[in-house]
Amino acid sequence: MGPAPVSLPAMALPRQSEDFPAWYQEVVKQADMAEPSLARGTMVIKPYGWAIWEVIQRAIDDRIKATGHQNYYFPMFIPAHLLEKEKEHVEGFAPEVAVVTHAGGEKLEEPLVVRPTSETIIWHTYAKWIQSYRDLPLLYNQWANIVRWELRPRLFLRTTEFLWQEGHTAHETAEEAIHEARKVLHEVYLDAVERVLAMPVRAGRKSPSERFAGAEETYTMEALMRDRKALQAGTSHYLGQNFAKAYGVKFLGRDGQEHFAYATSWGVSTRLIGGVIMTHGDDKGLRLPPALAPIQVVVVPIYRAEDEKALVLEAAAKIAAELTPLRVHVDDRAEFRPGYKFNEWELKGVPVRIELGPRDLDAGQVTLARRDVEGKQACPVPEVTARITALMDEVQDSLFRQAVEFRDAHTFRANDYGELAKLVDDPGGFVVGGWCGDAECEAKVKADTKATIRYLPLDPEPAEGDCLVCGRRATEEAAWAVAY
RNA sequence: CGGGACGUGGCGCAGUUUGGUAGCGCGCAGCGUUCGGGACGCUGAGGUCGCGGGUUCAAAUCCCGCCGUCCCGACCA
Repeated sequence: MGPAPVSLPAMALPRQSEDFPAWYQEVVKQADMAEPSLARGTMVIKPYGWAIWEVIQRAIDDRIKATGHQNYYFPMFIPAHLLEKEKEHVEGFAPEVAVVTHAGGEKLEEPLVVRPTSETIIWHTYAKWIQSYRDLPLLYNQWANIVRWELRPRLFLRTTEFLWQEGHTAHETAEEAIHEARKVLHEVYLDAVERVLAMPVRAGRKSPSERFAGAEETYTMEALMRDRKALQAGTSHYLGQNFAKAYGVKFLGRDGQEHFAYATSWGVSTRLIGGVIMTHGDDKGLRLPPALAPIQVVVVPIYRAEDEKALVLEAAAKIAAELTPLRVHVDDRAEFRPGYKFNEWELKGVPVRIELGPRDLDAGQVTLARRDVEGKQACPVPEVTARITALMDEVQDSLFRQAVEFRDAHTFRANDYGELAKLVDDPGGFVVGGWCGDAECEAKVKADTKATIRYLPLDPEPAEGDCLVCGRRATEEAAWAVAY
């Protein structure tokens, strides 16, 4: 639970450095983003959390469309037998699948699986949609909820039901599909996450053991949280012909021959919200980058007597109006004093605060406070719009830079196994070093240290050193970390 | 799903050892004074003590069973 001093109001947060999980839970709760719901592992996303998700959705969706994809929607129930056609896929997902066995007051003839992901039903359907190379590529995406039974849920990071988008594309050639998977990783995910969420990520490939069940190659973007644990922020898969073969998706090619289609799938989820919290948050609570913040600027009016109140509120309304189209909120609640409001908006991560009181009015200025750095500054009223507009970019850049510096300061090179084991634990972070490609070496690291390979180079270069684990020739460099 | 801890007004807790009137802080409602970094006073509302069974004149308290939450492990976006 952390210290939670009795003398302070209930809002006081545990310190990040003392109890990071408790800090995270309290931020989610006190910033009013989400709360656990009745069924184990499920959550209610509250309006403030949902507003953040809407901005994320917009950022991702715009880029999905800009890269030539269309949205559609598939049902959440999948006949159980469909799931079983792709062997690795079903084995990978079996432990976390929820199955509906009864409905309409009777036992179902065939159980229905609640989708843990939609490859099966989608590729079953694609078999009907694809006849010729002229039907390709298929570039589609859906926004959906999915269910993966979770034994140890955490709000946003790991819940039994979660929201995401899943893209499912079909292609004529392997090269084209691989290109698609990489393109989405960079032009949709990496771009949105770094530019909007200000969350720095490293793009790479997953090792075979960390691959999506049924994929030939899984591309990932990995972020580093402030407790020095890695977070898989999004994945994009090259599925080869595995699903086409399992579901009979054949087309007549340019050569007059039948071919199986090549597939990709890719997704990001509400987990990104957890990533934002743990990338930027500090001991005062959330810190949101302006591009993501539902409220970009909050105006806190300060007044004593009624006549003062009228003047201040009028000035506040005028400033707010001039800041359009920025997302501005004037906090004119009478039941709280200014100091309380400062703390509350800092907890909720609003990037810029304008304080406006009698002293400011007299001086023809407002007082500005940025969430990304300490301190306040005065700003003459005529310059407010220009200054705030500039601050949106400044705070956005500043939060991204702080996160990059933290990440880079916690990325290490290990020269031997002892260093690897030491560094992933203390201080923690990404630890890079040679790997021979053997799953046994990977498993040994996990057993010894809890760290897993988070990413491998997108385009491996000829290895120079030896495998950190077994000493044999390394085939490529791996980045290890303890992960969420 | 295994090991451990814990379930008492909305939140955080005391009370359980030794059975007997449910209590504190925060929050909430009304009124008043306040208002530049988490205000204060007065008044008030709110609890089948996780659920079910048992022991007893009497159970938050003792016994049995179940459910849930959190932490640690195996699985995961």
